Amino acid sequence: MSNGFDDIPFFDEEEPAPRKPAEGRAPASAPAAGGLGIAARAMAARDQARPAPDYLAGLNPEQREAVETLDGPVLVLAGAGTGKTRVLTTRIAHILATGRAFPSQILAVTFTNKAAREMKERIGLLVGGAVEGMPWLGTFHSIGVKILRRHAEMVGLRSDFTILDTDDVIRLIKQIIQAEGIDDKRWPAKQFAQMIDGWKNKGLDPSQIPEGDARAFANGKGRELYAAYQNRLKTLNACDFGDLLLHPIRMFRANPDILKDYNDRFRYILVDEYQDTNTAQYMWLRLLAQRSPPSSPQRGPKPYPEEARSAVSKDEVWPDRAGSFEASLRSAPQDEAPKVNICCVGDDDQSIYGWRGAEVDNILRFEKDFPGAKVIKLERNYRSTEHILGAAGHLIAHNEGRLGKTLFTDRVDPDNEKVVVHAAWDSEEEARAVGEEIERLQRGDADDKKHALNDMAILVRASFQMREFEDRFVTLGLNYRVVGGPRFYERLEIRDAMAYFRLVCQPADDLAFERIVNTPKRGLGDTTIRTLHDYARARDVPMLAAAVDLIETDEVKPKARKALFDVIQHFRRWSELLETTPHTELAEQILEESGYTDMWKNDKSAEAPGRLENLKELIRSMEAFESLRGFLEHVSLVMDTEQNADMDAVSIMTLHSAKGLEFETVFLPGWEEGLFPHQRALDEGGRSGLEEERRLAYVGITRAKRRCHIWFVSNRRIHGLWQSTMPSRFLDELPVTHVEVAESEQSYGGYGRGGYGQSRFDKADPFANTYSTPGWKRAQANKSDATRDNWGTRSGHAVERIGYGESGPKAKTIEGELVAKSTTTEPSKFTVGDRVFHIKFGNGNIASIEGNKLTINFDRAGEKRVLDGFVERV
DNA sequence: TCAGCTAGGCTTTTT
DNA sequence: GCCTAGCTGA
Repeated sequence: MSNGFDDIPFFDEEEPAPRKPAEGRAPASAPAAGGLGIAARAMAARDQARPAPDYLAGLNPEQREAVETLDGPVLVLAGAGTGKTRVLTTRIAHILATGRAFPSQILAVTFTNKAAREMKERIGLLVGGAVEGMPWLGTFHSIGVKILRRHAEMVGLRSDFTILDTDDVIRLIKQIIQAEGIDDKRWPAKQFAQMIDGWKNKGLDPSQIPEGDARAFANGKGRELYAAYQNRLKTLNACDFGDLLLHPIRMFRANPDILKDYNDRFRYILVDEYQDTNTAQYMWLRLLAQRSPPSSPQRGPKPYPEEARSAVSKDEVWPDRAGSFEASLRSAPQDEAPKVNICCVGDDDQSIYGWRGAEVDNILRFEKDFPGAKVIKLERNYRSTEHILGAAGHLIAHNEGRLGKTLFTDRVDPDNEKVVVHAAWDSEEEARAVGEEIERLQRGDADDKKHALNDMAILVRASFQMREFEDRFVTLGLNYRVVGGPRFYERLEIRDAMAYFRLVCQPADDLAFERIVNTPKRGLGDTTIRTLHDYARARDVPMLAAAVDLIETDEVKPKARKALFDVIQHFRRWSELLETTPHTELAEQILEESGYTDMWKNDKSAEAPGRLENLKELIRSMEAFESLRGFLEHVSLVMDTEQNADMDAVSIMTLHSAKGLEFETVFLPGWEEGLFPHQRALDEGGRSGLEEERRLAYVGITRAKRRCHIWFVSNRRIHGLWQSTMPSRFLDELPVTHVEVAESEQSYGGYGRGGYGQSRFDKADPFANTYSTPGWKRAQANKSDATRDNWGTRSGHAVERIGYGESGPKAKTIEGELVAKSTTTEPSKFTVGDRVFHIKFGNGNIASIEGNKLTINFDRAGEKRVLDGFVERV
């Protein structure tokens, strides 16, 4: 496995930075012989002045340029499926192979842990063990923590600070709101948490937030509350996610010498998904990308002027755009001008996180920010067929604010299928039809090829859409996997257990203390907690410390005092064991001795065994870590868990979580006005909201390699009410040449009209074969009297309602049909409590019955809803 | 202290 | 329509 890279000396954290290795020479001695790794051969090849190292072979000219342009800023605009990750990883390999930097001198940032993991793996394939020497490859947040742990004291924290997740943050804010005597009903903590998040995404301290924002919450108390929150975090020795970026930014600004260390260290910076960066991330990157000329150290980055810090707009908050950074570039003599070797990769057409603070502007403005930047477009697509690219390209061309790329492929696909648009009566039929299509592909009826379920995905706009598919697949016995969704670490029992661990490691963690002090029940009710809380707040000490004090007094009742005493004793002992006992053992011990596992063992509810199982899983997953602390850090930053990829299953996920993935066949249900584009995106985002929705549609289509099926329904139940819906305007934006409408090869007139009015999909005609039912026609009639303005939002009544809760002849008949479709009115042949067998889930007991739908607690599979036809009594 | 009820919310989501 | 948080009465 020796390939030359394994020998690269790592840049040790504690050692001074090594000099830049001599130009063109690898930092390691080239392997004498037998180095069969790609990189080793590449280096050998280079030494013999052969044209190009192997790892560069197979790149197209643009990709190759993106890999080889190592000096100066580079922006790679990489369209969907154009080999973006390949460019990033090969570029890193190239930097290492040419000896430009040590692995530890490369900063490579991604957004998600998944992306970081993938990058690491792929670099590993190219370069072998050297990837292990890349401590600065990770997410913005994980690198942020790493920096912050080293310099925590500079921002008033200790290096063992806790990272709070969203849930903790909300509880904390709630306490603060209540402490200020503000009505937490009228001013929900959740909302304020989102506001703070928004400010932090923009890089704003309490002093910097716009006056309007500050006034908007709690009768003008927004600013005070934000400041109070930050204070509280400091006392708790804690950080929220935003702080992981903001604290380093603050610290760098206040300490140019520390910043300079990092500037000198990072010879190459690579950023993935640049279109998703928010302002704070942008500031962070710009700071790290600064270069001070080595010859004149006094010209290094200057501390930020005070007035700039209180400014609000990005330009002002970011003084070095016009200040030291660019000035230093310009002022240095040309030949010794320090180049910023930053390479950002992204796709403006795939920017779909504007709603959480991402600034597409960052990518659109790259050339201005980094003068002399080289912009490379990757437009050759290796993923999809011509029809899919054609459809996606035509759709996205409706957006105005874009840099403009057109994807192409020159591969000829023998079964080049058009994108297919299907109509269904309602969401249930949609799920049924998608299920049928999946089974058809699986069996091989469609093209004599049996398709794996792993190659298929259903991508929805909103997660409530998933349910219908799950229900359907359960009854079909079709394997599926929900990607995203509720996560392991968010489960109640896991959070409780984690709270115990956190408190052992960090006794100042009041949120953890409050969470578990009375779990399991110890008779420490509200009164005791309040006393503790007041005492702690008054003296500014952690609650655990307050408890230690208070058990000496008679402020708490004898019973509670005893209970508290026991809790304190436990934690004292566990803390002592922290250094001596293996962490998995200790963790188990904590859960046992605290009575937490017993609590679930004694719990007779259906989910208790599952929870115990999860706790075991938690302990098992700790084995991979060195210490309890290491594990806690991992959990707070890496909230995802690996799904078992062994099973052949259809993936169901949101369009957002599908970004970066690809599937042979993609199903895109729910293309209806109001759902997709989502009404709220239109209401709150206006034109840019619509464009973001369109990019989302573009992301969806471009996930498909060969087959893309789009669906829309005429009736959908939203918030429990049946609503008649109109086909999405995006359907009209698909080009006729690349799209066909299911069940109807012949014309569907009305295409090519200007403006936005009646959709070509409004006509019953194209679906005459299947949809000539009275119900379908009535739905068409219903739709036609809704009018829309230019935005497609309806004027007058927001949505026409049919069915439940409404009266009128139209509604009634339609309701009748829907009811007839979904459930039989005949009484079920089963009764609650019956023991039944299901071919896929095995044995279970019927928990409840609604019409022909049974809710069954399966012994193995847990609770599922199935149709009665699929089970039999045992 | 807990079951049981009611009111409110309900797009996307990483870290 | 359905889930969850929070309140209330036993």
